[in-house]
Amino acid sequence: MQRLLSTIKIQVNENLYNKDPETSDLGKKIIEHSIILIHEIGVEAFTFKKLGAAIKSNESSIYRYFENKHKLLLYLTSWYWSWIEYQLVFSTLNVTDSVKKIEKAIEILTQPISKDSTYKHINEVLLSKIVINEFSKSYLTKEVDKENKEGYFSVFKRLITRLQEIIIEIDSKYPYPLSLASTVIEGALYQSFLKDHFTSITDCSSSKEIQEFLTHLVNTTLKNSKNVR
Amino acid sequence: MQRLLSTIKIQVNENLYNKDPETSDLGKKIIEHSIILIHEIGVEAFTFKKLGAAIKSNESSIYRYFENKHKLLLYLTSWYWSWIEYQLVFSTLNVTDSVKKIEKAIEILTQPISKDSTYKHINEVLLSKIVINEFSKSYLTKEVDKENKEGYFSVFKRLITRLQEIIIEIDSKYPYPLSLASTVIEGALYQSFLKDHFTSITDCSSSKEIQEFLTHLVNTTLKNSKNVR
Amino acid sequence: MQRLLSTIKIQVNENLYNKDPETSDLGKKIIEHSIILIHEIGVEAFTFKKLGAAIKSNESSIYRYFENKHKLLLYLTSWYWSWIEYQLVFSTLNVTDSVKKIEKAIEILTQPISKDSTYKHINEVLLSKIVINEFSKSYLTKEVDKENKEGYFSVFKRLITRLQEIIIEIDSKYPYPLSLASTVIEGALYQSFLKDHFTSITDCSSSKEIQEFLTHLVNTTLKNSKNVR
Amino acid sequence: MQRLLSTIKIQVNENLYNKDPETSDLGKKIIEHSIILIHEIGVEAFTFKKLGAAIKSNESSIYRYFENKHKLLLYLTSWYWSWIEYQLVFSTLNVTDSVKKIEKAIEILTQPISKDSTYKHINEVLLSKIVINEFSKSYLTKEVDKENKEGYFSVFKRLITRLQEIIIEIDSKYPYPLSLASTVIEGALYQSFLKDHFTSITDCSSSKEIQEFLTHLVNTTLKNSKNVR
DNA sequence: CATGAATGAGGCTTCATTCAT
DNA sequence: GATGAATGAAGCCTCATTCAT
Repeated sequence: MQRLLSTIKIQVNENLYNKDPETSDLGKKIIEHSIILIHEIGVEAFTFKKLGAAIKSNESSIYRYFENKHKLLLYLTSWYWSWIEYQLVFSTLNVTDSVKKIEKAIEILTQPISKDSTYKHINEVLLSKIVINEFSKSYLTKEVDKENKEGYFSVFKRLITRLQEIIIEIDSKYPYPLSLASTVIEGALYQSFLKDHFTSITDCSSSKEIQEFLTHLVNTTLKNSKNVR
Repeated sequence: MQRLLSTIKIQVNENLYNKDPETSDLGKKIIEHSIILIHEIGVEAFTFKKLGAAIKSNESSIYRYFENKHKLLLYLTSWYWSWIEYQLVFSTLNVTDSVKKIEKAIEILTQPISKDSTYKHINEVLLSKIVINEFSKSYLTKEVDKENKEGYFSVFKRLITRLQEIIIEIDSKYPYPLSLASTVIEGALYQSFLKDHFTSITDCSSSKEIQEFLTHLVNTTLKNSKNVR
Repeated sequence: MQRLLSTIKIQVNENLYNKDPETSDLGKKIIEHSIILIHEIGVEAFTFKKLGAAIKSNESSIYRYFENKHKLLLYLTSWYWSWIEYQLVFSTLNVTDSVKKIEKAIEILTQPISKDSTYKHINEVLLSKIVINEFSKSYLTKEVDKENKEGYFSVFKRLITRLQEIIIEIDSKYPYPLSLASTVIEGALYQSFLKDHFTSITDCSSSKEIQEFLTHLVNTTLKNSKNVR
Repeated sequence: MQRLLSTIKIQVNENLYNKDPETSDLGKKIIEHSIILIHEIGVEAFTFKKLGAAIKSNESSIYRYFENKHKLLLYLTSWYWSWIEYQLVFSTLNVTDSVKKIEKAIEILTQPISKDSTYKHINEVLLSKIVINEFSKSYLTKEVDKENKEGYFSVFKRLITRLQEIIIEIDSKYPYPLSLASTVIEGALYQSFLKDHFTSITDCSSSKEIQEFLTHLVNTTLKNSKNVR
């Protein structure tokens, strides 16, 4: 397990930053306060100038770490998905029942996460909210194909692949394991947003219900996939 | 039917515009070219100045119709969802089998739409691509609650409600008809985006497959919902 | 003559500006004060911000007229050469002796010019100094070939062609009429600069002497070109 | 000759640098790559940051050698003129005929120079192109008089003086030996630029023709100067 | 009603430079 | 002596918007 854990340590594509923010105090401060500030005002209103003010440093210092705010957002979300992946792998390690595994996975994807004391400067709670509100903006761009080629989304894609693997374990005949996996992850974010802002088009008023909705969705779909097609 | 059709005529919340673009040539030109331009360069890069240049008119003229580009985007997406709703209602009018109905609905939501000659200045094909790429940005904002209260998203929410109604017809016991409905609509957009940009995390390489994936998902979920919970 | 004069009216390549500065008061103010300011602080230190301050207007207003300061400099120098061309054509109109013509031309190119009251907002005296100090920077760039193709230097090149024509009239056998013409114009600027800043490498301490030096150079060269080659 | 050679050894005003770049490997690397980089992107775009990246060193290291990029440019051009002066003195050493001398001088000023293996880190070919494109920018500044007093241009001025001396040898009555000398040097640079970028205003399409044009110019001017004035 | 002109504010970015090691 | 980190200032430019006609 030692080996496994080390291989899934939080890692972010190194082209996302100019200088690794983990390697200095200023870098960590940038991460810490960018999370707070983006959560507070949203990516659109977020600027390096405001961040500079928040950390009492000049905006130009931030450019030493990140090329622009888009790259910073990609860094934050990559970090988040990597961290989620870690949780997922760790908590399904000794689970042999694949159904249990997927249920555990959905739990991790939907249940309120709690501060991980390992990363002092990262508030995972706020970060998860940023992911809900801003992640899709990070790929709904004209540059998505180029950035995808650069590997900026590889952590996220690997996470979906992990879900897919569990789905296949449950039902190797199910024809859409990847699409189901991506639907579950996107659904977790989407229903969470609806719960907070569009209550009239979701049945979920708590994260628990989101978990149950998605669990039910996956279980019924997989249990009976053979009967339908 | 006359009555029904008229009630679902393409209508957009009138607070979304200052002056109804349908009432003048300039207004129609604004709509026509905003669709072309947003499709071409994306909402981020889209500005009234560029739109003004495209329609060979001064940017200030556009302000007479729309307060800002966000409102314009909301107008366009509202129009789109209203138009989709029209398609949906019209094509399920005489269908009595609820399963057939939901399948028809999913078909409309996923299959490539074709130019509707009724609306000369609106290119529905481009507009559907804009919805895929930009719709989520229209609500993932800090103003979402305020704008929701203003009714800017009511068309979209009504569409989900219509889906929900069909779902309930199929299985009145299913506990998440709204969440399933919203998942289907969001899933249609999301899988379509993945098909074009992230092929490694979807099984769908054509709109047909998206349709099949979602149909399968809904059918299995509803057919066996009783057995699971 | 009427026709001729109208054909040589001060004209500047219209791709050099976004909006013709001659068509508005603000435009004229921009021209007027850019001349004063560039003369005062040099192009390097000159910015639209400073110009904006000088005309008590926002720098963004200036962008309506000129894309950037480089284009503005090109506009000013083009205007200058066009104006010089006008002087040259006008003052050699009825001169039949070609030698007299070239001498007149050199006089115009070297003698202190005086304010032309036709153009109220343009200080030709300052402008001529700008040309001496900054003109070469306008073409010693990496973009020179592209900009040359765009016709940004056509006025200047036409002026040299006019000189060349006179040179050919004097000595149709002289093998380097274009190079001599360009040498005379560049020499007029260069010696004028040396006279003010590098007195140890010029014999000219007045514009009169520059005129004499160049007149002598051209006359000896052309009178005896046959004997040398 | 030993003495003469040593007096004209490549020497650059020592106020142009903080630390003599010839005294260290890093210094030589700075010179080497600044030539390559300025040639490639031009002085305007050239920065110490980019140079730092090119030599894989921090920009702050460069400040140890040069105060700013302007001083570095002055260093490079001074070096070049000193090197040219060396060529000139060396190749006219035993020439007694003054006309031959001036012709030799013009040859050196116009003919493509070739790599001098004595200075491993200096690419004289690129440097000569830099001189053509950037030298005039080094003195067309607001600080020219101050810098001239500091002796930053003394090498260049001495070179012109050397030309002047030959001119006087040919025709001691010629009234503008300095101006002719400066015209020849500036003309060599200018016609070379025109040959590459403004072919329509020069008769020279090769360096050979530039040499011939200038030789012809000087010869006719001096041979017949008495007849004209 | 439509438009052209003007503008203030602010975003993004880079530069040149200094400080600390 | 060489380097890496940090920074303040400023440049350039565009946006969104208002005003006057």
